[in-house]
Amino acid sequence: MLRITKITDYGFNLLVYMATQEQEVLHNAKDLAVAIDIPLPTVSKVLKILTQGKILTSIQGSKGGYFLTRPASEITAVEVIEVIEGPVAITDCSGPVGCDRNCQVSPVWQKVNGSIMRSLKELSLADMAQG
Amino acid sequence: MLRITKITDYGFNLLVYMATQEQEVLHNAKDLAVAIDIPLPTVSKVLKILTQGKILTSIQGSKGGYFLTRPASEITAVEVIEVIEGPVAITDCSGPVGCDRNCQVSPVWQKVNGSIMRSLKELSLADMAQG
DNA sequence: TTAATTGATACCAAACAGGTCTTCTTTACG
DNA sequence: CGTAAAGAAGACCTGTTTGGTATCAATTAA
Repeated sequence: MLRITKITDYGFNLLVYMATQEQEVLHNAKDLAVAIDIPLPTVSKVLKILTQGKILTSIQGSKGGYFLTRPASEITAVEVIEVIEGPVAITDCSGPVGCDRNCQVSPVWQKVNGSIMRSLKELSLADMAQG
Repeated sequence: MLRITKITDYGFNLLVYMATQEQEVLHNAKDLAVAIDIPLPTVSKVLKILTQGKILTSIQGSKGGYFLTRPASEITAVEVIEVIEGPVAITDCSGPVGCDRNCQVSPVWQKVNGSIMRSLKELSLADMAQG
């Protein structure tokens, strides 16, 4: 399948939505939930993770909300994926540690992984917002 | 994470191992299990799937076994992944159907997906066997 | 002080992955 | 023909992951 999780997908939906709006605007969780059509508690969970990963900045309390910490053009797809899911690796072999078993596939996966990483690094939120 | 499953990984281990041997040799499940150091029942399951997907051909009965249906250079990584896991798609959005919700991310994922597909299409079992 | 809003945590249910076990079918060979 | 070796198929179990809900605490504007 080679897929990212729904939570990560939601994360991109949120970020891309925010990237299409004025950058200074503060978005609260409820409005965002309506905008991307996902239940509020789930949206809230994703926002928390993105905030912990420094991609979003939160303002607490009444009239609070979230905004992109940096310009959309400086936030890459890998960064978002890694904040939500951890390191990108298509197999256990393909990480920096390599494979414990005597498997000869490992170096190949590392190449494939590298190639995927590159295309995800070149992709910014601003690119995604343009479509 | 963006990963393939262990079963798929085992599949590649098996196929790459077979690709490094003489092509005419018939491999039985037990020997293959020893060679790649994975429990026999699991190996057996993977072999069955690969056979159904026409990547391997099986000879039943005593002295039976498996062999690559086609030369290793003509079997691509996408093919193996699709046989074991189904269509490659990093999100629900990125498949041919697209997204049901009003999400603007879909076309971007389709591009990323296409790029991943290309690199997996260019990678044959023979390439993997060389390391 | 109150209401709005984020933050954090615990929890639940469903799906999936990984693996084992059992049974059946097919075939070589004595 | 019978038996053993091998693949085929499916049921089943278990642990993990996912997606989602609920609850409560902390923060801040007004």
